[in-house]
Amino acid sequence: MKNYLQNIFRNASEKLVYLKDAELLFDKPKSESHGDLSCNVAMMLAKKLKRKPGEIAEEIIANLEFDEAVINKIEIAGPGFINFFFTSLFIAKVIENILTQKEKYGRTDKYKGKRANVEFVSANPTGPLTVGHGRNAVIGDTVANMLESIGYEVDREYYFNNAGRQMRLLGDSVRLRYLELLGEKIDFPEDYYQGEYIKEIASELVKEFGNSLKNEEPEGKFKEKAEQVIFEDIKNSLKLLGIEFDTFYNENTLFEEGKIEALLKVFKEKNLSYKKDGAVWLKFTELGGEQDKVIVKATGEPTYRLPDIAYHKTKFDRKYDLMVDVFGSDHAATYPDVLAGLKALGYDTEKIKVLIYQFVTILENGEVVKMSTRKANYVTLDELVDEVGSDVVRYFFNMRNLTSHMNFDLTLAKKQSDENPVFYLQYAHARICSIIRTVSEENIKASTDHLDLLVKEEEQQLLKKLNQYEEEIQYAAEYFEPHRICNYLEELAAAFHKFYTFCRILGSEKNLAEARLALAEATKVVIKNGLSILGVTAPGRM
RNA sequence: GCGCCAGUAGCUCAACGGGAUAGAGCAACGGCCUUCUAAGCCGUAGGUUAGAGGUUCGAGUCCUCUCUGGCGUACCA
Repeated sequence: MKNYLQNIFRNASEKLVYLKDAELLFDKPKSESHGDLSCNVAMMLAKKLKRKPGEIAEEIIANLEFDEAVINKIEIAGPGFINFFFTSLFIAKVIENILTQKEKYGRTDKYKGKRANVEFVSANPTGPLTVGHGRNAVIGDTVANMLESIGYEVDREYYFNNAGRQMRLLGDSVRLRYLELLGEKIDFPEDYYQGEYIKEIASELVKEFGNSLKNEEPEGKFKEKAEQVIFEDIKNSLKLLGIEFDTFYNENTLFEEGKIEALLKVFKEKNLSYKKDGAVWLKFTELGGEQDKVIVKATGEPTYRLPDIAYHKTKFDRKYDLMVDVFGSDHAATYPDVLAGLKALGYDTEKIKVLIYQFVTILENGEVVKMSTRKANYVTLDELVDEVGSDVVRYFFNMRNLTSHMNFDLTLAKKQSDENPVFYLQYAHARICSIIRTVSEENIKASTDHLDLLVKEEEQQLLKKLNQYEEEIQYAAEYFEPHRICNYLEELAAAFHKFYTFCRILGSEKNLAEARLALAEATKVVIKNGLSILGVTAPGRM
């Protein structure tokens, strides 16, 4: 519909010069009585042209050449809106398109040939994934799906660090539990990893090595085993949500391949770093930052900034056109430094899109659960998926704007999972499948020969929703907003349920029944396509 | 103190680079199954969009200030 209007406006701009560089926006009005699409260009131009909006609108309409089989009516309303009403047949034609393209419907090749890297989860292997990581995982994977649907070739990447203080603590935590299992008296420090899984790892080591590790270093077998077991566990948790990564990037390779050293050298050559108090500082003040910051500590160890910059540099070197980072709001303060560093190296940081999502507040029995991996104070992602299933988890984390601080009431989620809107969508899909099964026995086949019969209110409402799908998907993908897909699908399902209630197939005249069945099948395709981007299944029965 | 994100119906949240009468779901109340799945549909009720100013034809949306909450503000990641 929008494309059609774009075209006729373009033709009109041959005669009306002021339309040439005017911004053309077609909005779907909230109220039905304002038409299918509405344009505010006359009001936008009023000031510039020093004329009344109504007058301009009239002139525009007079110069629009349109097909009466497509547009029913054009009118001026309110302060100067131009409202367009489309014919019911034109609106119904979308069915042909959907049924021809099937699972490809809604996908575009707009970004064909472009490569994207989506980095997400990136939790260090110090413990199981928690519900908090769930939001990150689901957002990242869904964004990746969305980008694929608009033509990107996407790599899903997990960045991790198996060195550093936290991992040392982890190794030593396992060591102490190991000694404990061998009957030694130990003093287990408060700031060590308290989780039960530490004991399990220790007990596996006892089984495997007996007491031969008594004098082993914390960072030897203990850390190694812990990392291996925990990573297994993390990958498994992600798999339960249908998430698989193409690449696990170990921070350590940056050191092994000399990328850290090389980067330090470049900063020095560019005179962007200096030594002070035994540490190396980067001149962030010269790069638009608030203050200079340490990139190598006096101990010789780099701070996270240096490897982060080096890591993102590899993404540029790996020739990605788009790099997406999914971070929780606790990391919000770090990425400007990374971007500034990259910019100083001459990279186009516009290609990096950092998605910051706000924290999930977990409530259990009405109380806030504070998550800490170290203190073993958490609800694991596995437990959650076990309780409510992958579909609910994925839908729940997708359904809200990234910027919203979500509340997740576990008690409610477990108890009232039936009331999750995901079931509303899945139910619509299952219903359609059921119709198709039943109706095929009556020898009714979907046909697009008489789409002109689909003129009832509920049919038209549903058709209009279907017409919006392509645009919604593209918009959601380009603006990295998964929740828009949820909103759209809920509206679509609502339109379908109404159609279902008021427009029967069985018992209708043959041509009408066939057209309605085609509409139902088209709806099924779109619901399924939408859910598949969200990573949610579309069951045939419920 | 400073920075980022937020504050919308009893609860959880929408509202597309400012648009017409701020919408859903849940919860509450009242209806609808002898025909394709009642995990559904129809109806009622629920609001000074935290508050105060400002910008303009027009503000939940943009600007300023205040209040409340989350997250930061490291030679931790």
